[in-house]
Amino acid sequence: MTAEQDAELIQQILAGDREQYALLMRKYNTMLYRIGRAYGFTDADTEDIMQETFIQAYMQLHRLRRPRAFQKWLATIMVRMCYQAQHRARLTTSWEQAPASSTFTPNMENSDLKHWLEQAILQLPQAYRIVFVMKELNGYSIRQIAHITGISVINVKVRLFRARQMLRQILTQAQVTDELLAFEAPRCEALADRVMKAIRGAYQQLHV
DNA sequence: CTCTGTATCCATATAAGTCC
DNA sequence: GGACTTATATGGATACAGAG
Repeated sequence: MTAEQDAELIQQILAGDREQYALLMRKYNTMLYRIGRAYGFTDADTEDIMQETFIQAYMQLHRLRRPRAFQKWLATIMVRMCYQAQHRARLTTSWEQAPASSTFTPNMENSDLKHWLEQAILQLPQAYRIVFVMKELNGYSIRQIAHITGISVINVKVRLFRARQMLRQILTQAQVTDELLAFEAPRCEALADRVMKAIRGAYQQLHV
């Protein structure tokens, strides 16, 4: 789905076809999930923040001036939500306390490899993890990351470079894949359902 | 000393303009 | 239209400075 298609969907949603929003949510669930996890939130907390983000985005959708930039806009909201959540509670998560990585075994089963790679990424300091996940897993440009996170372009570059340096020793065998830190399909559906329910509820309250 | 951010240089990719 | 050149954007890497 391209930015152009996002814009079309947004147009339909604003024209009253609210259900199209579920398509956008399914598309960007994993992207938001990765951001939430990169900020050090637990799996469950990340899901809560994603839900808030999707609802917030829906409510503000009519104010989005450039619908083609929906993805970046959504990520910006997610990052803002993460900051707010961090301020609300200084969370200490299991990730931050993740034990040192086990040694790499090339013939490891796929699921083990995935788990191991995730743990390797999660062991990066948060500042580095965020830019790394946004760049390598979510595919943002350095400029976009700078804009979304509010740090300088130069700083993004250096954090990326250092993050890669830290991971280089252990990430020689595997390519980063779409599966890494993915938001699994059943949960994606469940979250989409909850958000749509919330949106329908809010809509009904406004129009009775 | 370590960590973090900035400045700078270099390489590569892409877009735009010009010429045949 | 295709080939070539130039300008600009982007990303990678390194050196250096300041804070703690």
